[in-house]
Amino acid sequence: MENDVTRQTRKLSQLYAFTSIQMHEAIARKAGLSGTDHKYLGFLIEKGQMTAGELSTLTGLTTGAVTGLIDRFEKKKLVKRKFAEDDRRKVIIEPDTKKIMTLFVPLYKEFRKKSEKLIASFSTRERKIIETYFSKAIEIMNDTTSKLNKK
Amino acid sequence: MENDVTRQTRKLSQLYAFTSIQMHEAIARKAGLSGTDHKYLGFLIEKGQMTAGELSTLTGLTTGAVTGLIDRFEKKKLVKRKFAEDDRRKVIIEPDTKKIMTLFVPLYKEFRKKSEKLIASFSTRERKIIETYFSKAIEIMNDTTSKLNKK
DNA sequence: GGTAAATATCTTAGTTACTAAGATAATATA
DNA sequence: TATATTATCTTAGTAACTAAGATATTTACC
Repeated sequence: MENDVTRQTRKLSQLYAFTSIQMHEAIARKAGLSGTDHKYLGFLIEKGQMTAGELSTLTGLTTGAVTGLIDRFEKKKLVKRKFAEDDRRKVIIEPDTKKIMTLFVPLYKEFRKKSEKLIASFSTRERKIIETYFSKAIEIMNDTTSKLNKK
Repeated sequence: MENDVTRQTRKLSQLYAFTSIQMHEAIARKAGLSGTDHKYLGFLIEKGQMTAGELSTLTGLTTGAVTGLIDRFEKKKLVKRKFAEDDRRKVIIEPDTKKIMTLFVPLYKEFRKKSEKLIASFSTRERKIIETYFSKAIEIMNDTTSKLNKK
């Protein structure tokens, strides 16, 4: 059975995830994108560039939906399409990192500064504890997700 | 300037939020709901019951969208509509907690067990550190969100 | 080398959930 | 009582999705 202390931590971690979504959606809206588009643009920034097919696999969207996604980004000049040299069927999506940064950095700036300050307020040992919790919780969630998607 | 250690913690907390969304969407899909519907159903469970208008304010959806939302829940027999005694214009949405639990508990069961075990693996002092991080991070995010929505 | 199969992306038709604006019904106010 | 306000619903139009099929390129086989 779950005791009160465990429950409190669990509830707080739930609220953390939820609050994070709300913030990301607010940032996206402010940048003229939907929450999902913001999320997927993050993938591109993270990876640098990828093909339309890779983005489809990564996002779980159909290839048709990915075509639309890239169209929206391209119209805003946030990415460029180019054919792969080695296989001209493939479409490489190249994010304009500079342009994207210019769009988002002002919106994230204050948040990032405060976050860094918060993290810095913990000792190395304390940060280690927080990181351990995050790592293990992520593992559990990924496990749950992949089991659900399989069955 | 951000150092590597800070960066690592920040990245991990980002990944945590992202992974959490993925899991919630997987659970929702499995229950035959969309990710957003799952989220909003959570509001209802949390609060017990509320009027359509309150749900509209809480979710930020238009009243028309809320009508559709309730229709979808009602069709699945997850909630019931009834008029408020004191003001018959108001529609009270009453969640069938039992039915909703029956739907979601099996999907969450293993995750919850593992989460509780993880939380229990930390000492009271360690849990306190994790909770402090969460609380303060939530505050920062809420601050950012409300500022963005205001401007 | 030429033909068939496979692959990567795009297009089209149909669906779902949203918004904006206005309709309906109940309540509050003058 | 008549009018204004409020709470929800309805309607018309839009955006982003899926499924299925079209198009273009590459790979495999004889």
